[in-house]
Amino acid sequence: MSTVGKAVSLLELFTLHEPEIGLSDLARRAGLDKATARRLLMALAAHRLIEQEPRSRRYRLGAGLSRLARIRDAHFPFVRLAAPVIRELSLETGETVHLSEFSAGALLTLHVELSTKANRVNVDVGQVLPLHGTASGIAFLAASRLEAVGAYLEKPLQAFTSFTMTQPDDLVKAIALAASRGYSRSAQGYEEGVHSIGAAILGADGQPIGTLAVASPVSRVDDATAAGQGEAAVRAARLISARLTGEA
Amino acid sequence: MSTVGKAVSLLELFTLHEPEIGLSDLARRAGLDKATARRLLMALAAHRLIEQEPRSRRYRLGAGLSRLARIRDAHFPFVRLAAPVIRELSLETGETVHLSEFSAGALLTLHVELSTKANRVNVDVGQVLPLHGTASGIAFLAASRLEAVGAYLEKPLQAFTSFTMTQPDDLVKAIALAASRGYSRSAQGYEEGVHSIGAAILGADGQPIGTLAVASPVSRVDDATAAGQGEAAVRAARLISARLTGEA
DNA sequence: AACACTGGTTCAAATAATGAACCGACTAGG
DNA sequence: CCTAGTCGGTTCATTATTTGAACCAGTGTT
Repeated sequence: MSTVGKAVSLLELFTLHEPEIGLSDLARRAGLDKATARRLLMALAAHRLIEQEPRSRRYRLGAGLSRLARIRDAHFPFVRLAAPVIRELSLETGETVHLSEFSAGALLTLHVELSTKANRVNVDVGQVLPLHGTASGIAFLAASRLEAVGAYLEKPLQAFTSFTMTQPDDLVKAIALAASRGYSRSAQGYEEGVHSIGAAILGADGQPIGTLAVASPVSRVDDATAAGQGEAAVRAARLISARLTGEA
Repeated sequence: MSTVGKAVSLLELFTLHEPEIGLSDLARRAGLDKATARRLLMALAAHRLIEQEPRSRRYRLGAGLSRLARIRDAHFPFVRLAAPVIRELSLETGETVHLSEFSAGALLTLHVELSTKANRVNVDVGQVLPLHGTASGIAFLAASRLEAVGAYLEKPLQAFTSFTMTQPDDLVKAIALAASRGYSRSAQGYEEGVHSIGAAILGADGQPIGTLAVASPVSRVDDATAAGQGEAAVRAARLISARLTGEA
């Protein structure tokens, strides 16, 4: 792996649950020597992508990331525009709703509004979702150009649960259904016990750039509920698309 | 410079005004060979810190940055908590107000609320402010431990305008005045024609972590106005500090 | 047609990254 | 009090990665 890749993989060790990590721990988890890890951390710290807590000497993500992210967001205000709509949809459905952006062949979770119910689906910001096996992914593929779908189905499809669709034919049918309805439905394709309704968000050129999804415990969703969530998800996705392209 | 440093310096070429840049341009400005720049960009793109617009082939900051920044913000919700207070202060004073975080010996501008007046001070997110020469910096030093101030004054102080304080003695006096008043005042120390009032924001341990500043055209500020801005700035800074430490 | 750009690629040469061994400081257990 | 096992951090000969001049192919301009 390139040196830069190693440095970035250090950044990626930090999560919502573990926002501060010590040197030895970082090196171990990244599979790097302690000396190497430290040199990389110093290089990142020089540009403020990493900070070191002076007391504990542990490392954490730096302010430079906030700065770069703000530059990106100003140019491409996906999360900023979508967040209130996601929140509204979460309140309306009473379920967890998450927003993802397409990046490098997968969907990257950028924002989550959790259900207030005790029995709810938890999704983490930063989670990477595959296109097959999640409602978000099916919705994304259904809004993509045919050639993009074909290219994706060329590659082998990993099974995440016993319910994951791994046959291209099955996937094509699910995509067609999602395309005709405007939203996708998927149960337990990525994680056991999770039911999801997905809808694609389109950019200015009509191509999909991301998705939103309503995620519920399977036990709470019947066909009528799913249909209701689908309608609401489509409305929310269209609203975000419109705001992105300046139509609202 | 380390390879990692070069890669990050590529990221830093993107600004609010120029969020997409082509390969040759990037290489030229970073002082790198085209081949080197491209290899670094590919490494960054593999981790989604950079994206390439498929049509124009130009590069832009990637979604991975938004993701990392959200992880950081969740752990350290400085901007999220401060932004509404900054906005309120901007509306109250009618002037541009900006928020900075201390990082690696300087203040990094994280958030800005611009004055709605035609004649206003413009500050950019991402701008790095020196501790001497800005009201923010003086306020920060006034809230810092004496040893930290001493260490900073050891180093030579660069002059940015003919008004910049470069003598440690002058700076000590300004710091003492700011400490007694609770806010700092500085005119044209960093940029000609700009008057600023700064106040420090404190973390849970009582140490300063950043500042806010009210920036106006010098022509609009007399002593009474400055005093009013000072009181308002101190109130806002205290409110942010309190929210950060969970006291509100 | 010639020119000046662009993004992208190649491979021998030069440079930067690497990691085992080391340090001093700290903590837990005996 | 001692030992063992951590921790963060440093050193420097060895090694592997990075580097960049020269090279495509494509796209406008003159």
